[in-house]
Amino acid sequence: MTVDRDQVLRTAAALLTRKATATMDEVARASGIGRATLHRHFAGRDALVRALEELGIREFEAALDAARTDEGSASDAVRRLIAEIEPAAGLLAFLVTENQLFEGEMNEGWDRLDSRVSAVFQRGQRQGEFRIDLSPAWLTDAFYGLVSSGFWAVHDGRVATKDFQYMIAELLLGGARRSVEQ
Amino acid sequence: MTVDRDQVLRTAAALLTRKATATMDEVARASGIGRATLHRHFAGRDALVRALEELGIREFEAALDAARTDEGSASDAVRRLIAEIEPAAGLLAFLVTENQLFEGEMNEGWDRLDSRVSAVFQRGQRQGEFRIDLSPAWLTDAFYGLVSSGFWAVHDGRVATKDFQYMIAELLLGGARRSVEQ
DNA sequence: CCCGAACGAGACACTGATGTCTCATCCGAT
DNA sequence: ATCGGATGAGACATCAGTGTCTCGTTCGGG
Repeated sequence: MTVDRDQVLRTAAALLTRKATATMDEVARASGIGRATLHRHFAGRDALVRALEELGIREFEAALDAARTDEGSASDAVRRLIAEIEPAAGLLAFLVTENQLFEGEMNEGWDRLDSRVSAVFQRGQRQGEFRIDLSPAWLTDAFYGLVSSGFWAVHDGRVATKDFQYMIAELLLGGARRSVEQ
Repeated sequence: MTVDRDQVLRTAAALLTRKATATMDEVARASGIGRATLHRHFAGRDALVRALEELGIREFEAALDAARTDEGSASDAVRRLIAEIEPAAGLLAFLVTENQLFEGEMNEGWDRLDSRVSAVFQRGQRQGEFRIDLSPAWLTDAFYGLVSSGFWAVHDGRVATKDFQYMIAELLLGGARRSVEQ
């Protein structure tokens, strides 16, 4: 009988990713619970979004762990990261835009994640694998942007699901890697 | 005494780009006009957003014209396009997220713009300048995503304004161009 | 200079979403 | 079987935003 809080969060994430303006009532109905119950678990809309943020951070952190970004070449690390992040791409896209709009008060967990992503690009630069004229901060932003774009491209049918990882990885790595022009 | 409708639109664009949930009252005050006057020019919030959309389409189209995307190498065409789009990057970022959220009912003008951007990438592929395993549709989406990411990166101080064009162009073209790995 | 159109300020009703509350019901543990 | 905690449904007040209106003022063209 007890509501599965995490399941509610995942349903809310799926809904809010597609429709950021969904009401609490819509979120509740999508999760198959009453609005009152939703309020019992999340004090309000802000609390829900904050919980969503924590879920996103948890999943992103898990993806970083699973991708073992310290091992092998930086390119392969980026490829593994893209693969691991794919299931959470929608949530990430939602949170990225959410964070862009509300200046200031953002969860500190993002800093840690930014650092870990940035570290991969730094490592690639240090080891001579990536070009050094594109800053790790920019490559990190670009990574978020491309994952979001990739999610929407797949969501709207402009890119096949099976191509998600390849398209992002090739574009990002093609731009980041040192290479000799043809 | 008469309100400069286009100036109001530009102010609204600047505000809504930073805070998408700004109220009509905030938009009016930002433009230095009364809320009633704002309503006299734009029937409602929807009308305002639609007018903003048309402004964005006009500016984007003007950027495409100014970039002369048919001339020279496709790479240079992309570079010129990025340079021309820079002043409207914020508005574009706003409209891109706006369009992603509201499925369906989107201004048909976007199709024409998408086609023109996509055509540049197609030309690059046809002329052997760009790799063919990344679809023009994806490169177009990635272009929007990178311009948006670039805008926010500059806006939040993670990338210097002067690097905006270079960072986007190098990443996008590095990923799109055919090249021999080091 | 004067008249009219456009404006700003504010009042007003209306709507949609929110947050809180009650109460009947249901399910699980004991 | 029973008891208690959790739930769903719905009522309710509240609030923010919207759209409309009026009225006094201001500016600019004739």
